[in-house]
Amino acid sequence: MSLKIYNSYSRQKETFTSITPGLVGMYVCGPTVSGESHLGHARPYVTFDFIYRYLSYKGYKVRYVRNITDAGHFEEEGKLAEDKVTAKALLEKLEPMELVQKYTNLFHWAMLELNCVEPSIEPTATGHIVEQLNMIEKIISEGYAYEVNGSVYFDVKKYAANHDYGKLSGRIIDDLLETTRELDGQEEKRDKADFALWKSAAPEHIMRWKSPWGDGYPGWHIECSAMATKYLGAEFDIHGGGMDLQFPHHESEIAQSTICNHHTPAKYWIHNNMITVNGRKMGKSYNNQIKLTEMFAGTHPLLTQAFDPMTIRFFILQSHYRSPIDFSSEALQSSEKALKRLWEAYELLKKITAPDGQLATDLAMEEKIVTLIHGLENFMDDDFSTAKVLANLFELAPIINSIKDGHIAVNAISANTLQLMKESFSIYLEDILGLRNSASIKSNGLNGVMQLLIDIRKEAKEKKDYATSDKIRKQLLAQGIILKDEKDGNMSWTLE
RNA sequence: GGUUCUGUGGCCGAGUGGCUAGGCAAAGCUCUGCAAAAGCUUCUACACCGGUUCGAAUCCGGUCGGAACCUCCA
Repeated sequence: MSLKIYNSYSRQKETFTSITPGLVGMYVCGPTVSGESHLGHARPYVTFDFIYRYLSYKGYKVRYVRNITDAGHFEEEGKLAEDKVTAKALLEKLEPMELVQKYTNLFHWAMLELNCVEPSIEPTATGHIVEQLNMIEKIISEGYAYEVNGSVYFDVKKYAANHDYGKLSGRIIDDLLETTRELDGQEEKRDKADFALWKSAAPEHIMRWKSPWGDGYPGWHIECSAMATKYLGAEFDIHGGGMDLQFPHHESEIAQSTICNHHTPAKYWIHNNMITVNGRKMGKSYNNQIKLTEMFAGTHPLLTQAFDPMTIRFFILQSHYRSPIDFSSEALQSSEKALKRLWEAYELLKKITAPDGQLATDLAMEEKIVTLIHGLENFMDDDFSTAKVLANLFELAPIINSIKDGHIAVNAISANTLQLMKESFSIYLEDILGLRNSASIKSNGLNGVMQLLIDIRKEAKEKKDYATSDKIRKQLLAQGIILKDEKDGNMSWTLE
């Protein structure tokens, strides 16, 4: 079956074919590193991570470009003629680049925690001022931008006359809300729909670069156009980002790139939905963000406990990337338990063995398993339905547990099917969905000590010295280690 | 006001017109020195009103909620 992707540009699911066979170019809008990443930021990066992983699994060599926005853009369209990064820097008494570095490092740390594969190229906006200037000059020479008082604006009206401005977002220029607020620089524009390509910098502005129109800094949208073009070409396969970027950011990107390169930039536009808190988008404007550092440490009033990064990743994977997810501490707790159940089944599965060439004695069971496994690829192919992939893995869990407990005989299924199950868990859970067993990583160093305690407890049990055996179990529980007696007299343990 | 979405059982959430998604929680049973885990079973819902259809959670129209965007945003 072939991969189908919902293309925001056409508003329908399309069969994915890459422009160059075997290769995929993917650009994803990265973070603005003027502050700490919050839970909302985790969603696009986890989403495009499993998209990247799945495309790789399908055999594509993917060039994944994700930018770092380290050049400030206007806080309120230049209301104070200072950019975001600079404003915060003054507040914190830091150099702008020091601030940018700090939050970039934190972002990278969070991405590692969430087990996101590093992009192939991570270009910074400040490192591509030249490319942005070149692009602006090209747009001016094509006649689609004009300079006023050292700033350059894109002429949306002119573009819209012979291009489909608003196709991506469904916007009609004349229907855009009239802004009541007096915005600085607004009177410079020929039309309210025009957007800035270059802004003239006031003298107190720290981040500034020389340009043919005087000292200034780039507009909000041009960096993505410039960097995507530089690393992926005039036309590339996938452009991704949050739904909230559709307008005006992506719409403007399309306009700029189309004029410059005489080609619409991306073939497929993929947009992930938002994470909400009490039904409202998590975002700066609502003052309801939970930082990732707070999530992992449990230090936020809305949290009842700390949450492992993998719990957060799983929480995101449990719903489709185009649906909103509402955050709550309970929902995360539910995810935590669910994920644990899945890992335990997977760990058991690894230990089940069957002789080579074993044939199935329960053909119905055999067929059920094979059907569930074949569903995995079909679900991923259907616009990355990670929730359904997980549902099928969960349906395999009781089968695995039953084999372990002896409710289902080991020879009920064939050796080939057992092998297929093992491979599928490894590929889907770990390689594609990008989950990893945090508990087993943490517990590796304890193996020897635990084996000793288990041996002592076994001896106690054999002598029916339940006081000792209960004491060991109880004390371990106090240390966050759960000890389980199994049917065959063996014991297993997991971290709480 | 406009554009784009959306409304599913106690909670979270998949759902391509007919076939119980899944998870969490709850209850009962089995296993067990006790416990935990596990297995089995139960809880079967689609905002409202019309329409199309043999058949609608799914398609169409309307009503009422909710969200995102139109301003920095993942």
